[in-house]
Amino acid sequence: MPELPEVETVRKALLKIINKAVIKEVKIFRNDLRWNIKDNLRVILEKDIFQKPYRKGKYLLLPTFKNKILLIHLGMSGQIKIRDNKYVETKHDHITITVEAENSTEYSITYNDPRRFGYVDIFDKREVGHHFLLNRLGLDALDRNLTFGYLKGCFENRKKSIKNTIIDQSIIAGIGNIYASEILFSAKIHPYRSANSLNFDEISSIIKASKFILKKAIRVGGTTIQNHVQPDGKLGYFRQKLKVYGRKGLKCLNCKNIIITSFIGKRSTFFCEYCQV
DNA sequence: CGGCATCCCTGGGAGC
DNA sequence: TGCTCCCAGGGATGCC
Repeated sequence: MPELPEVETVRKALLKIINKAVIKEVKIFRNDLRWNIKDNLRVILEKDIFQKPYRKGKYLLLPTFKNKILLIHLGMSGQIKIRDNKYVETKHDHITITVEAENSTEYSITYNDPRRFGYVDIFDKREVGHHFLLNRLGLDALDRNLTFGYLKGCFENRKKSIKNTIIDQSIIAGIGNIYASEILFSAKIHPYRSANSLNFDEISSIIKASKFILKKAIRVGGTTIQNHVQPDGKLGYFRQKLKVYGRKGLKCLNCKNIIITSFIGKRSTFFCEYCQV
């Protein structure tokens, strides 16, 4: 499932080709994603030129010279495919953008999403802070301003579980269900603990574990559970490095007790009830 | 405002 | 082999 490292993998792949790339053609095969894609997306984008892509949490933002931003969210099953211009569309491809890169090579960039939980939108750069999907986002998990002071403030008065708190995008943007289990396991914090019960050391270890795990996952191209594929078609290799997610019934890598799973707010959570306290 | 349930969607695996 | 059922989960929305 695309969380911060998977989206970052896509951003880095796009960065190699789309900066200063001319948008030659935009094809929309179906527009009923999570919300309907705007009718004028094709007209707005064609003949414009991409700039450097960036990311906020799980959102990918592709700015252009004409002061627009193409926003992409991969939902749960979304994928970006970067291929040469002879690419032939397959099932669940919803949009293909053909660009001419700075080196005159043509590429096709395709958004594929079987479950259509994702979204693609276009808007003016100046609206970026007001966009309905971006205006409530908290700090990005890799933002250097994500400090003890920031999280302490967010956790105050928050009685709900720390697991549900760190996947709340209005507090920390980028962490999803898989990395939440991994981060709490690494920080040795029980997922059911209420957010406001954490002390200085515990909050600090969550920050440290988040940055460490997310960066490590980015380095190997993200996690492939079901269908995360990097834009070049390669799988992400972080799955082999997961220490707790998906390890129900297996021995804890720290204390050899058995990893258990339960549902916290409808999401499966993996943890060790002995070394996570 | 916090917290919780509900809904959107399709593929894949389990069970019969 | 084929059917049905359940689960995976990001995040807006609406209700209390």
